[in-house]
Amino acid sequence: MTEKKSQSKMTTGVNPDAAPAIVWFRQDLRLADQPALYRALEDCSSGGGHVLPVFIWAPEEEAPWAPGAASRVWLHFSLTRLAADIKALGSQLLIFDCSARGSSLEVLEGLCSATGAGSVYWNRRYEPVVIERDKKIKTALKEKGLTVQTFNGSLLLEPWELATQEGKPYQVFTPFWRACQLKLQANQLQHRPLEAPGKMPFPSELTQKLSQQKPGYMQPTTVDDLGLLPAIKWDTGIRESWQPGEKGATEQLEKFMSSALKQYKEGRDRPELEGVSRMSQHLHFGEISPQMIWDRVQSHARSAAANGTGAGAEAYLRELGWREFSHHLLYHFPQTPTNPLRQQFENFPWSKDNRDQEMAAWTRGLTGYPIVDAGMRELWHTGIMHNRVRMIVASFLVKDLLIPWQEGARWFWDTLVDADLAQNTLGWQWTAGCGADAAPYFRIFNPILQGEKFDPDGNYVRRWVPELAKLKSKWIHKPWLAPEADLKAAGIKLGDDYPAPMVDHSYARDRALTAFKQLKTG
DNA sequence: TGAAATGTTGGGGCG
DNA sequence: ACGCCCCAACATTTC
Repeated sequence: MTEKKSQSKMTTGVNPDAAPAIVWFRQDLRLADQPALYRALEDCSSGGGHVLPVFIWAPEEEAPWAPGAASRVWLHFSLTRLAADIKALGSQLLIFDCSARGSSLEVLEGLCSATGAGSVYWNRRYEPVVIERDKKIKTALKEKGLTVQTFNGSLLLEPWELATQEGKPYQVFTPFWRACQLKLQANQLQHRPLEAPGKMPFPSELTQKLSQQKPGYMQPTTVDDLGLLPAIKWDTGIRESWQPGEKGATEQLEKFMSSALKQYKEGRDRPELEGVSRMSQHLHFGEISPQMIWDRVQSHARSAAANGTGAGAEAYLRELGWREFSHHLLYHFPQTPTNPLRQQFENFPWSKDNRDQEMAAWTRGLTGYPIVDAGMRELWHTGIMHNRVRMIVASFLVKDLLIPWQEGARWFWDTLVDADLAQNTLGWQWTAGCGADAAPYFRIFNPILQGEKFDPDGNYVRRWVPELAKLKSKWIHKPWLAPEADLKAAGIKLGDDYPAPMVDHSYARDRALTAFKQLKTG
């Protein structure tokens, strides 16, 4: 332990002789409840040392699951926020660009030797490719005599902390969730969300020094220069309603708890309402920790228990459980982003004809089924799609069109701002019926009934498929059945202003049942 | 975190 | 008044 005399240096500023500690930010773009940051500050503050916060943009290292275009937009704004928040504490987020050349390892090594840093801290990630990369980096740094410490900053429990009686990974959600809750209750006494730092000293002379580093990718750059924003600007109106970053995440959670949480059980299935938490992007980038959400929702529900928020809170925390479950599965079954968990699905008879054409109709929101098209257009314009609608459009692609779930997963990956490998994989395998705790093969969503049930007035459809806006509610989910007079009154010529259904659902349903049955027996 | 087919029941119109 | 039928409403089964 370092002796107390250097404490005065901690309060006055940086001790230039003390070795700095590097905190490598990845998907933990926050300051509160940030274990790596907290421990790094704790470990070096008593010696008057300082922390160097670092972000490295190295998308190729995550291939084939490098962040998609939409995800990069969110990252841009989230990083901008983090950099500003760190600056407000008196420090500077050091950003490096390894997208063209260099690597995370080279940057970390170079930074250690340039600054005399003796330790590197980070919070773990769980994507298979990233795990492999991080292992190599950890080994290489240790071989150089550096200390590496890694932490859990993005899950309630580590994927290896839970196992069935047989010692195997869980493959069914309900028992997983039961075990998870039990364990969390047992942990509750020890855990406490970690405070955000009040200040972070930074040696000003370092900026100058690093800017002369060779090669170029060893020099810190700016968020803007990472080029994360697309050349063509997206729907800016929607972007205004986003608040990427830690503050936005916290505010959104509070807003959700005080409004929609109570009605969450019903409200979460209504895409035209603000019935969901909208925390997925914030969670993916680690702008808030699941532990903080867990604690806040539980204490909120307790304080408002008389108000009947309990049921909503329970249902919501269950969704946090699905997020945990998806990471548990991805960790234990690392091949699942591309391969079905259930082997027999390798031989599924997907359709072969017109696939490109049909895929294009789906992605553009021109299937002729309003609820599907509304969802796909919402996704394209905003990078977000309501969860209920995600299930509907996914079921349509996989079961009505018999297009492999992997193609849908890839589209979602590129277009969702909350694209997350674990959750995307779980969701698509669930829909296709080939994953853990998957939908039975005969569960086929009827896009008309789903629309009528969850968008009863058609407000969601009217918003995203404006050419149908004037159609009577009775026909809004099945315009091809509307009388000619109603279509005319709404200014719609079917097949011209809006497409006829690209496939008849009842025919498609029978076709899918046959295909899935064949798989079952064959 | 389905949908459709099939079965059952009970109210009400009507001969 | 009664039985018959229709059918909505709900329950069960099947895919």
